[in-house]
Amino acid sequence: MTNTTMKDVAEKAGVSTATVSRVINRADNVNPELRKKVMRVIEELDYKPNQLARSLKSSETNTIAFISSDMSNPFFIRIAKKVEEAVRKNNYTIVIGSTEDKPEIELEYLKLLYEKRVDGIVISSTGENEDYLKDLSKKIPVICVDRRPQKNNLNSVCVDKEKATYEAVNFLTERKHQKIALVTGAKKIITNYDRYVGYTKGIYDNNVALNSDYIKFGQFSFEFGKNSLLELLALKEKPTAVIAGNSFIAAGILLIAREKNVTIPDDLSLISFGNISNSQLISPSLTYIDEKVDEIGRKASNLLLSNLNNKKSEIKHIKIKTKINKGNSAAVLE
Amino acid sequence: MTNTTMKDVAEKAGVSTATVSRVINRADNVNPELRKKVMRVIEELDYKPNQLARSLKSSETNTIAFISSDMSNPFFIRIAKKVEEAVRKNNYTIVIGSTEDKPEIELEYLKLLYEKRVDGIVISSTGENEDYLKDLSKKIPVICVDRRPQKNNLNSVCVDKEKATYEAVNFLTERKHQKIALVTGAKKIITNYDRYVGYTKGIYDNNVALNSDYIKFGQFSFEFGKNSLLELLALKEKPTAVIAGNSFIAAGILLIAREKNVTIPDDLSLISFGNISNSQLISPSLTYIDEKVDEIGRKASNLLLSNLNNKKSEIKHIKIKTKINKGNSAAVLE
DNA sequence: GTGAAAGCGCTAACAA
DNA sequence: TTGTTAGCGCTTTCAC
Repeated sequence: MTNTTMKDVAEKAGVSTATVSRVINRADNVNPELRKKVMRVIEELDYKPNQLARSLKSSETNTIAFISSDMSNPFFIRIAKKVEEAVRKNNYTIVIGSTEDKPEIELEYLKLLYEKRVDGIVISSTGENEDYLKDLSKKIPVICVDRRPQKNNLNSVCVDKEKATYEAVNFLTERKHQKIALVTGAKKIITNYDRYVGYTKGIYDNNVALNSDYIKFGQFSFEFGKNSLLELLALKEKPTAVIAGNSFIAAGILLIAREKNVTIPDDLSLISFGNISNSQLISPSLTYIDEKVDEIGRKASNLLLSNLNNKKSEIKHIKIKTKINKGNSAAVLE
Repeated sequence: MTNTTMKDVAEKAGVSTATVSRVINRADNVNPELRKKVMRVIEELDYKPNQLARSLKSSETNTIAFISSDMSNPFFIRIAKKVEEAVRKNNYTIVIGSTEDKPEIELEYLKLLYEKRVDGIVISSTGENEDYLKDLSKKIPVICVDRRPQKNNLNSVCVDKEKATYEAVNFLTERKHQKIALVTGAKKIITNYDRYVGYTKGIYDNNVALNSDYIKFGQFSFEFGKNSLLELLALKEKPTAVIAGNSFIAAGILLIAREKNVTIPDDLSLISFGNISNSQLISPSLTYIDEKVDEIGRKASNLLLSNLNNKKSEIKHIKIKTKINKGNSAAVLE
C-alpha cells in the first residue's frame, strides 16, 4: 500500500512532474487540455500531495503550536479554541501541548516542536525557558499569552493581573473589608507574582494592615482552594474576604464554605479571577474579575497571524483590561 | 537568520553529513573522537535536526491527530488529554481539530491531516465521512472513539450507549416511572440513534406507553436542555423523569427546573450521561451514567499505539461498560 | 569507521 | 506552455 506520488501521476498522464505540480498549485500557465488529463489521473490514482515534501521546500509547515500548563483548564481551552478557529481559516493546523507547568516538559515540547518546524508558537509559559523562547522567536513568531515574558522582549497578550488584583482589593476595602486574603497558584508563576504585587499595593494604598497569613501560594486547583480556606478559617483573625486566583480555587473555597457553614457573602466575601463553570446553577453568583478570555484568544490569533504574514513585524505587548463583574459573593460590611 | 543544517555541521567538523547523521542518531559505529568533535560543533552551531527532512525519508511524522466535534467539551478534552499523555511518552505530538459536527469541516481536516502525513488519527466522527475514514485506515491507524463506525470495520473504543440508555430506563421504571423523556443531541449522530434504540427497547420491555412527545433530538448544549425542558413542562402529560444525553443538556434542565420551581427529584427525576462540572457545588447531586471517560482515553491510546507499532494489528472493537452512579436526582414514585 | 551518492516527494529556475 | 534539473535536509546503502 505504497503512496501515490506526483511521479506516478506524471507517468500515467504522460507529462512531467513539473506539470503536475503546476496543476495542483493552480498555476495558470498550463494547457487546459493537459490540466484536465492530469486532473483525471489524479482522481483515478487518488493522489494526495505530500505536504512534508512541500514543507521541506517551502520551509513552512502551516502548523502552529499552542502550549499551556493544562489543556483541560477551561481558561486555556477557550483561548486555544479561538486560536484554532482563527488559524484554521488561514489553513493552519494546531498542535497542542500540556506542560503541567513543568519546565522540563515545556522545554521538551519547545525543542520537539521547533524540530518539527512549526510556523509559530502560542504559549502560556512556566517562565523558566524564556531564553530558549527568545532564541526561538528569532526564527518563528512566538506569542506569550496570559503570562507575560519576564526578562525578554517577546510578543504578549496578557491580562494585567497586578492591576486587576489591586482593583479587587479596592473593591473590597470600599466595602469596608480590612481582612482580605489572597489564594492563588504557584509562587514561581509570574501571574501570581503580579497578583501578589497588586494585592500588597492595594493593601498599602488603602492603609490596611498587611497580614502574611492571608497570602497563600499553591496550585490552581480545587484541592488547594479547599485546603486554603480550611487554613484561613483556623486563624484567630479570620479574613472577611478572599480573592481567588482562578476559578478552580474559587470552587474549592465555595465548597468548604458550604461544608463549614460559612455563608458567602455574609460571613465571607469572595472575588475570583474568572467565573466558575455552571455558575448559573451555583449560588451565590460570583463576583469575579472578567479576564476577557475570548479577547485574549482573538488578539493572540491576530498577532500571530500578522507575524506569520509579515516576518518583520515589531514586537507588541497587548494588555487586556479586566473588569469586575458584580455577583452576590461580596458583601458590604457595616 | 537561516537555519543551521547538517551540512554546516559536517563542514565545520570536517566530516561528512553521513557521520553527523550517525552521531545524532546515536549509531554505535562512529569513532568516539569524531563523535565528540561533532557533538561540540553541534553545540556551537546550535544545530537542530529538521524533522521535516527526516520524516520525508522515514515517512513518519510522529504526529497523531485528535478530531472531535468540540474541543471545549470536557468529555472530549478528558479523552484527548489521556491520549496526549500517552503518546507524548512515545514521542508523538498531537494535533487537534474541532469539527463542530460539520461533515465538511471534518473532511477538510481529514484531508489536510493526511496530506501532512500524520501517523494516526483518533476521531469522534460525524459519521458522514466514514468511507473516507475507511480509505485512510488502509494507510494509517484510525481509531474511532465514543462514536462507533456505522458501516465500516474500523477500530473503535466506544461506550455502549444503547445498553446504557436501556439500563437508565430500567432504573427509572423500577422506581415506578412511566413517563420518561429522552433529551439528547442531533439525530444524525450515531450515539443518539443508539440512545433512542436503547430507550425504545426499555420502554417496550417494561410495558410502558411510548410517547413521541417525550423524545427530543437537538444539540448537546445547555440551551437545548433548557428549551427541551420548557417544552416538556408545557405538555398536558408532563414526564416524571428525563434522561439527558450529556451533561450540558442536564445542566440546562437543572436550570429551568430551578427557575420554574420544579423540584428535582420530587417533581422530576433526572439521569444524565456524564456528570456536570462543579457537581460538588450543585444540588441535588446527579444520578448519572458514568461513561468511564478516562478508560476510553486509555484504551484508545493503547489501541492507537499498538497499531502504530504493528501495522498488521487486526481491527478491534472495544466496548466500555457504563455504570449508573446514584446521586439524588432520581426519586422513587410511590 | 567513514564518505560518496542516491533518493524521500516536491517546487522553481531555467531551457527549450 | 512544457520539461529538465537542481535542491530542500536528511538517511542509508554501498564502496573504500
